Amino acid sequence: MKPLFLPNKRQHTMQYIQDLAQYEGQEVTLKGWAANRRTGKGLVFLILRDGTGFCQTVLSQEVIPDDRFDMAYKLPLESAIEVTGKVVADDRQIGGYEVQATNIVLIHEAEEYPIAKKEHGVDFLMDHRHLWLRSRRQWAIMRVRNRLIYAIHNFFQEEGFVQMDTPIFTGNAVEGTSTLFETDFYGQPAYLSQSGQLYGEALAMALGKIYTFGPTFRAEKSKTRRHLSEFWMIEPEMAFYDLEQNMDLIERFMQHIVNDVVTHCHFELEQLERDTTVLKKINQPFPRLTYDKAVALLKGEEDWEGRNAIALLEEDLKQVQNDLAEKRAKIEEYEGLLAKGGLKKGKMNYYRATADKLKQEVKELEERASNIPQWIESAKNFKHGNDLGGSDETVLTRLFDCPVMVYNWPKDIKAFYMKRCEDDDKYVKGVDVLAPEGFGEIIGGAERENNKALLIERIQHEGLPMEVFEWYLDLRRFGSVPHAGFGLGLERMVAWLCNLHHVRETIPFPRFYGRLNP
RNA sequence: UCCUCCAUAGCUCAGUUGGUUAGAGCGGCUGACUGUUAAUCAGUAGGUCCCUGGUUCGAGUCCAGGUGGGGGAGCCA
Repeated sequence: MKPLFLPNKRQHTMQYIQDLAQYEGQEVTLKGWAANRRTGKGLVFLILRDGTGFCQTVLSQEVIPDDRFDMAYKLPLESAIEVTGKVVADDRQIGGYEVQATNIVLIHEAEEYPIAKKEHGVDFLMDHRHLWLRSRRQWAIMRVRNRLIYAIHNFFQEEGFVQMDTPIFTGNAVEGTSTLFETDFYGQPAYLSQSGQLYGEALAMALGKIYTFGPTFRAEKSKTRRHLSEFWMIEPEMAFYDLEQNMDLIERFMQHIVNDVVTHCHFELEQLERDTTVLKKINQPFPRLTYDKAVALLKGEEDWEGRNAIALLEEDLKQVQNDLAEKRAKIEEYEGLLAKGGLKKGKMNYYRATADKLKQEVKELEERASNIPQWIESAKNFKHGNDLGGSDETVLTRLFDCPVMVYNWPKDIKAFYMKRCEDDDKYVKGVDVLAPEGFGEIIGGAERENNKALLIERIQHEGLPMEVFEWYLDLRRFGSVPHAGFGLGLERMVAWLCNLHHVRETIPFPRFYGRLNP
């Protein structure tokens, strides 16, 4: 009988870095690129990367023929090579193994590589995004993103959700609030979708529980660390779910995907120097606050388990100021030593590097120190009825060490399709999920208005063109049922998991205001 | 659209109240070093100080306008 799968021919001649543990003490052949190179007399340390990981290979002049050793000695970074050698365990090495080479073959000698080993500015790196993705850090982020995507599909598939796609071209700019990208659709204006939600509702009425996973477009000229013009959104929609069931699902969903990434991306998160203690605290019931309660907490009028948001921030401010004083003193100390002179070059460089690093930290702390009083002011003066701003989210989430859900929002600041609360028609059954550590809103959801008359009223009140919603109103004409759903921003989730400063690092080729290439 | 900060070597940055020939580290190149971890050490090449105009005996430095970028508001995931 023929085997179901033919053995991969390459398996006999080539191995991958991620599998090195299986080959300890044996000879392997790795194909990849030279990520870094250090030389000593008669020795070359070559960090090889092959996509699955990074590994130090050691080439000794005693073993490698002279012409090949010279080639390795001068090998430009990012040249493609094939290295054969013995796998040896070594705790000091990345991945825990190194390969003691017996042979090296050049596949392609690279030109001078533009990305240096030391730091670069954001704009330079973004211009070289196609190459930047090769770096260790970006490699780790992309692996986390991949695992997260896998975990999301896994969760919904196991729960009996059907994955369905909604159109990217849409005929009308519906929700009315955010600006959309306009394109030409055979002579008609068309807009790139800002959300698949309304279509998701139609699909839920056909398939029961569905989720979409696709690109979404917003034409806002946002220049912040939380926004992209093109991003990926996951939007589940469930027939016969109310707000509470929606929140239950969100909680289980978040717990599943965070746990999955923490267990399967241990190495990647370590590479990113991500402290995972907060991520591990995900396995607790998320606090559920009504908007009113959230506002009271934000303004410091109420405490949460003995903690006061404003008081906590005032303590943070003191801490920041202490850190600042400490770091400034250290900088002075190092600069004093440098000014004295008479130091060895190595020591001088070390002091200078340390002082530079401290200066960077001081800059960040100074920003925090000037921000916190503003945040406190803005939180104290928050006006009931407004939407939570970025700083308000930071202040509020400071009270918790896991995601927090804020529900029952004032009608006027939320979208027309949200179901109004039975006991108070000034409120709607929306829910926002705020990530801890100041990462802000990562999920927005709601129970949908299933009463046709009330929905029509809201559409008219918002001044939206009724004819566009005729098909949508059909969902309330033919078997209208309670239903709910939410939208998760993939990039914001990755940013939180990896503790990244900016969402632009969470997607291979980000698109945002001022960035269309590469 | 608004507020705010920034632009000096290939990269990251320093450059004092305006004053002679523009500075460092990394990267490149030449060499040293047999276990390096952003290796280290010695030497060497490398500049339209973003653009335009202005003030001045003199502008990287001051002023005005522009361009590009960072952060934030609004909007939201």
